[in-house]
Formats: sequence, structure tokens, C-alpha cells
Amino acid sequence: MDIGSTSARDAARDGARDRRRDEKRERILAGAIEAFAAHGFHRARVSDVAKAAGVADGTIYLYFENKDELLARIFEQTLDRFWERGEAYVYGVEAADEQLGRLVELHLKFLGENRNLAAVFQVDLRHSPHFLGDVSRRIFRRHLDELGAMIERGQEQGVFADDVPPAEAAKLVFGAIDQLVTSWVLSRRNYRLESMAPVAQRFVLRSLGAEPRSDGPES
Amino acid sequence: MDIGSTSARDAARDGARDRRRDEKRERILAGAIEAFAAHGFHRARVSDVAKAAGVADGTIYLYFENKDELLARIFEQTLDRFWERGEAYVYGVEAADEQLGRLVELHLKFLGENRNLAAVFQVDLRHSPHFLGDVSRRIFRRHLDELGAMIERGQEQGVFADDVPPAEAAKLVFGAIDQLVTSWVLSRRNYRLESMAPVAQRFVLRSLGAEPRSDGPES
Amino acid sequence: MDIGSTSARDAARDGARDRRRDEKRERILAGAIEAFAAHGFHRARVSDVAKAAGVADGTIYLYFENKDELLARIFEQTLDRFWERGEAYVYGVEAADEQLGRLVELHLKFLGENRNLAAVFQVDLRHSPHFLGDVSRRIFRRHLDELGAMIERGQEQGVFADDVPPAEAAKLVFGAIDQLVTSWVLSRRNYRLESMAPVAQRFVLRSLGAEPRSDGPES
Amino acid sequence: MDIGSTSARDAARDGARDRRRDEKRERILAGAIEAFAAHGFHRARVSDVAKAAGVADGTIYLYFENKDELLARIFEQTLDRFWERGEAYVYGVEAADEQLGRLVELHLKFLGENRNLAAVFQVDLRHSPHFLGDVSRRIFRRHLDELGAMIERGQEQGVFADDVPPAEAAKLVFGAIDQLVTSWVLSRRNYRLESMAPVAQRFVLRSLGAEPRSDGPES
DNA sequence: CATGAATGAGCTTTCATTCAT
DNA sequence: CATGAATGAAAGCTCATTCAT
Repeated sequence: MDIGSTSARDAARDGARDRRRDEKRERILAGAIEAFAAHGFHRARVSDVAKAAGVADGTIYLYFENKDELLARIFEQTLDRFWERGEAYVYGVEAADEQLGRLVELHLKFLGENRNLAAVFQVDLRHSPHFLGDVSRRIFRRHLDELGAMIERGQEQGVFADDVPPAEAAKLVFGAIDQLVTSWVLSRRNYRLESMAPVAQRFVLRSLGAEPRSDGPES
Repeated sequence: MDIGSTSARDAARDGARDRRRDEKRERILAGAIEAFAAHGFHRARVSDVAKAAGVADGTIYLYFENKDELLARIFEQTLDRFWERGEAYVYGVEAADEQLGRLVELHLKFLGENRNLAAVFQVDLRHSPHFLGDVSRRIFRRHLDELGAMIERGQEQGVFADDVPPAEAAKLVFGAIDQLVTSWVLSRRNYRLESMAPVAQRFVLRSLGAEPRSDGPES
Repeated sequence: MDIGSTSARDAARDGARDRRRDEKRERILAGAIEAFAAHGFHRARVSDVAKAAGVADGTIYLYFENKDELLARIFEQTLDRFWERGEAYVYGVEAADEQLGRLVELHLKFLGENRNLAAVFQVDLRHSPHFLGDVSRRIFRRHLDELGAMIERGQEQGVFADDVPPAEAAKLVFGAIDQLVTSWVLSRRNYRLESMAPVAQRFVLRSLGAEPRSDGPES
Repeated sequence: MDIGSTSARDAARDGARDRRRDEKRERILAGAIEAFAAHGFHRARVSDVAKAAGVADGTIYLYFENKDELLARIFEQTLDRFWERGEAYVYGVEAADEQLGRLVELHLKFLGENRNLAAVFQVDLRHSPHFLGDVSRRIFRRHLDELGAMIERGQEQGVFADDVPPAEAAKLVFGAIDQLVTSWVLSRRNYRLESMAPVAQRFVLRSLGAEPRSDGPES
């Protein structure tokens, strides 16, 4: 006898089931982002997440190990989506300075589209080393590694000054942009985060000693 | 005739009492920094703080309103000490770019001297908007305002490019340095945060379009 | 189309749920009466109540706001039941003296049936002005108001002497009966409180200047 | 060698010391009455008592075993003073009905003179069986016994009806007066408790079947 | 004797997690 | 699979009592 249902009909049914499962998973994560953004991870109760997701408290535990895992999955999923969406765009140009400009733009655009998500990232991600252990380290690492490699290539290409070690430069660049996001999240004023992109790009590129470029296509 | 106990001996006794009180207050705050750094504010129990401070749980409540106040007082006291120590040094030079260089240096030196304190600042201060309300906002504000004014003066003096609004530039600069501290706090490697100063200064000054200055004596 | 789950089966299920909820609420209140009677409200711990009710500590907070509310609900519920049960009986006769006799009888019977409840009433209700505020005032008020109106009617009917203001007379009458209950609660001897009724009635009616009536059927 | 200081000077010094000791004891008890009346025994902190008495917290424990004992001593002392003051007055007449009238008057006068003390008596004495054990029982007992004996004598003298057992009558009488005091303590209105005496006497005497007496000089 | 800072046991309450339905 | 009532461990805080000064 088969273990696992492998008839055609079973497969179809399994597909539908999987889809519904994934949808509910998403709903729960969305609820978690909402609840965590509103009260902070620690203050938010699992029942707040459940209410925001429109499911029963217990249901959450059918999809996630515990409350901590909710936060970890939010981080991972967001990072995945960020790079899924951005990789082709960022690396669609050759020059490292242009890549960096696009990465900065994407960073601001991506988080600027979802303030709740940004709030969780800026506030709770910083707090997580104490209970998420390596998860939060991994999140930063990926971003810093990409940045570092980009800067290193720029230095090799001669578009960036090479008197700043790439790893450190990556932290400095990331921190600069990151603070822009934090300020936006904490601000009561209502402006579009994306509108900060030109200033941020100018700042970052200049910091690495890149020659100024005009943003649009030139003759 | 004197009202109250103001004889020489009484005054001496009161002085001694005040001193002991202050010492214990300090010990408790030091214990709090230790405990919060180790487990994070939320995970740390009041009894952890008490143990680290070498006092009974209840004693803490003779000196502080509640657990939250411990965190708020750590923030306030640190900021006070930072500026107390740094104001004369930072503003001991005229040129805004030199001032900025000194501020960056001070920032790294100050937090680099006490890793536990830095951990609390980098981790728990970010998390506090949700429960400390304006306290954490005030902390950031002071720093960002000083930076902004400094950058503005530099633009007026002509040492900084003026194509970046001072308020935004301040955030970017602060964020860059801040991330250096965060990385150091989270890192397992053991290096001196202060050693990052030259790289950080070069990065920051260049980002604002300042002409390179040699740090030491030149040929 | 129906909004909400109002199918016959759902309604039945909801009804069953409500019933179980009410039952558990009752069990908790009964446990509270037991625990409060045994140790007094202040000495009784919430966990004592939980144990007596056969539920977990936390369960109590699903049904009641806090410990204070337990006491308030005991008082309210008891008063409600007292008048629910007694109103028809007491006011089933016209003459104010007979009404008063019945009220005295009911008072003793009602509390005499449940010594624990009586203990809570005699001991903790007196202590509650300090933390239950108006709840305890309301409890007394109702009883004293009914008594006062009854006495006033009796004076108008000419069955009671009118040289004592009804409001004061009400207090005196209530206090007299009340002390009988208190003595019974504190007594180690085992007698039926109800057996005090004839003496109490004779005392109270005479105090108001009522002509003696024979209690039973006369020749 | 003598144990105990028995020289004349020593004795004088001891006398002075004892007096100061007694004075401080009194001050503490007065502070306790104030604090207990204000917040209720359980809510009042030992430090409230200390503050009201103008002594340090620890000093209280040089004069009293613990917080409970403060309450017990308040009760005992009050009872002692009541009878000290009242015995001659109450028993200065022969007729039991007159004695009873005087006792009622004294009861109202005595507590009416000190609302704080009355508050402690009416509220906390009722709550004390749970932690004062026999102390509170003793307090009531003395009063009820005197009343009972008085009523019994009245029945023998023929001034009281003998169809109510003296012990029960004593409870009823005591409760009636007691409730008058409670109402006064809990009332927000400002009237003199003593002014209730005529009504109370009329009520009580009539309840025992006493022939009316005119209170003042008759024609 | 008097002080009052310090103690720490003990309380109420919260909420992540479980599991019978 | 989904529910949500129930659980009970855990933690912040209070305050009666002690004891070094």
C-alpha cells in the first residue's frame, strides 16, 4: 500500500489543500505583522495575532511552532521577497555604483510600501538577538554580505575609493539607509519614504568616493 | 535657631547617608545594565537585576519606581554623561568638519568603553518606543539635533556640500556610526570599537563632500 | 439569509456553551464563598478560590475582572436572590407588621441556610466600604430602604407607633436582626438560625409599638 | 546585689521612663486608630501608622508584637475605657430600664466623640475574627454579658417582659445600637451620633416591653 | 532606645501553549 | 483541521518585619 496519496485525484486534492494551507499561513503572518507593528513583538499577544488573522488562537500553533517562530518567519520571508524582487533589478546593471544606487532605492521602496512591516523590521528585529539567536544575525548578514561584495567590486572597478574596507563600508552604508527607515517609521509626519532615495543615493555614493552621475539617461 | 537637624554632626551624617544612597543607586543601575545586556530588557527579571547589583529585589523599588524606570534612567544618565564629557571636546574646534570628526570619535570611544552599556543602547533603546514613549524619542532627538546643527554650520562655512538637507544628513550620519556600534555589540570577535574611528570619519566626511584632511601631522 | 451562526444546531451548541459557562461561573462563585468564609476575603488567596472551585487560577480571570469583583458579585447575586425569593412572600400580606415579621423570618432563614455565605456577608461586607466603594453601600441601602418604607406604611396604617422616624427605626431593626446572624456565624455552637425567628419577631414588633399578634392559628 | 534598681533616685528615674514609654505607646495607638480609620486595617501600612504617630517604623515593634496586636490593643483599651468611664454612671441607678437607657446613651456618646475610633470598631472589629481569633470574641462577649445580665435583672424586677431570653435580647439590643453607629460612621452627612440617643432608647426599651418613662422632669 | 534602609516571602495577574470537542 | 476554554508557570511589586547604626 502506498504511503502518501499519489492518485491523480489525490494529487489535485492535495494541491488544493496545500494552497489553502499556504493562504492561511500567509494570513497568519500578515496578522502577526499587524499586531507586532501595533504593540511591538513582546507586548502583542498571540490572541492579538489570531484576531488580526481571523483565526482561532490555537490555529496558529498548527502552522507555527510558537510565537518566536512567527517573528523569525516574518524576517525570512521578507528577506526572500526582497531579493526575489530586487536581484534582477539591482544586478541588471554592470557598474557597482549604479547597482548600489538601485539597492538603496529598492531598500527604501520596499519598506516604504508597508509601514507595518517596516515597523517590525526596524524595531523588533533589533531586539531579537536575545531570543532569536542566529536568525537575526543571518538576516543582517545576507544584506551586509551583498553590500560588501558590491562595494568590493566597485573598488576593483575603480568607481569607489579603496581606502575603506568593504565590510566596514557595508555596515556604514546599511546603517545610514536603515536610520532613514527608522526615522520614517517613528515619525508622526506622513511622507513617502521613497522620496528620500535621491538624497540617500547622493550621500552613499559620495561617501564611497564615487564620481557623481546624472540619474537619468544622458546624451 | 536652626530648624531641622543642621548641626555640623548632623550635616556630616546626612552627607554620608546621601553618599551611600547614591552609591547604591549606582550599583543598581550598573546591575540593571549588566542584566539587560545579558538577556535583553524584557527577558531580564527584576531579580536578575537585584542579584547583579547585590541587593534584595525589594530594594530596587526603594530607588526606582518600577522596572521601566530603570531603563529610562540608564538612557538619561548615559546621554548626560556623554555630553558632559564630550561637549567641550567636540566644540573645542571651530571647523564643522573637525567637530564632526570628533563627535564620531567620541561616539565610538564612549560606547566602546562599556560593551554592556552599548548593548542596552543598541538593542533595547530601539525597542523602547513601544513602552517608554517619549523618553526614547528624546534620546535620539538630542543627538540628531546636534548633528543637524553641526552639518548646517558646515554647509554655511562651505566645508560641506549643501545638496543634502541637514536633518536628513544627520540621520544618515548617525545611522552609519550607529550600525558600526551594533555590529560590534553583536559580534563575537573581540576588537576595539574605537579602532573603527578613522574609517568612520573618512566615510562620514566624504559623504558630506568635505575635502579630505590629514588626521595626523603631514609632511 | 441569516447573519451569524444561527442554524438550529449552532443555536443548540451556543446554548450548551452558555449553560456550561454559567455553571462554571457558579462554581467559581461558590468556591469564592467557601474560601472567603474560611479565611476572610483578604486572607484568602485567589488560588484558594481556584482550588475550592476545582479550576486553575487563571480560569477565574476568564470569568471575573479581579479578586474584588468576586466579592462584589457574591453580594449582588445574593441580594438579587434574596429579593427574588422573598418579594412575593413578604408583600403577600397587607399589614405592615405582618410584612415585617415575614421579612425578619426570611432574613434568618435565607442566611441560616448557608453558613459560609452568611459569614461572608457578616464579616466581609462590613469591611468592604474601604475597597468596594459604593457596592457595599448599595447593598445596605436596598435593605434599609425597604425596611424604612415598610415601617412608614405601618405608621400610616396605625399598627406602628409613630414616635420613631422610619429611617432610624429601619437601622435599629436591621441591626438587631443582623447581630443575631453575626452571633450565629461566630458561634461554635450548632443551632438553626431560623429558630431565632419567633424571638426576633417579638422583639422587633414590640420595639415598633405593634400590638402582639399570635403567630399561629388561634382559637 | 540587687536585681532591679531600687534606690530612690532610680525609682524616680524609672517612673519618668515608664511615663515616657506609656506616652509613646499612646501616640502609636492613636496613630494606628487614625491610619486604620482612614484606609481600613488591611490597607493601612505599618508605615502609615508610624507616620501618623510621628515615630519610625521600627519603633512600633518595640512597643507591639506586630500589626495585629495594634488592632487588638485598640479594642481592649477602648473597652476598658468605656467601662471605666461608664460603670459608675450606668449602675448609678437601680432600675434595669434606667440602666439600659444610660448604657445606650453612653454607647452613642462614647463612640460619637471619636469618629476614627468608631470607624475602626464598626469596620475592622467585624473583620477581625479571621485573624484576631478570640480577641474579637472577647470584646463582644463583655458587652453582651453586661447587657444580658442587665436585661435578666430587669425581667426579675418586672420592668422587662420575660418572653425573650436575656442572651438573645442582649444581641438584639446591641445590634440595634451598633447599626446606628455604623450608619453614622459610613454616612457622609454630619450629625452628632449622640442625638440619636432618645430614639434609640425609646426603641430599645419598648422592644423589651418596658413601660414608657419620661426622660426629663415630669409635671 | 530609636531609627529607617533593607529584606524577601507572598501575592495577584498575564498570557503562551495545550487539547477535548 | 479548527476551535477557544482552560491551564499554570512566571514575574512584577508590596509591605510587615528585622537589625546595623
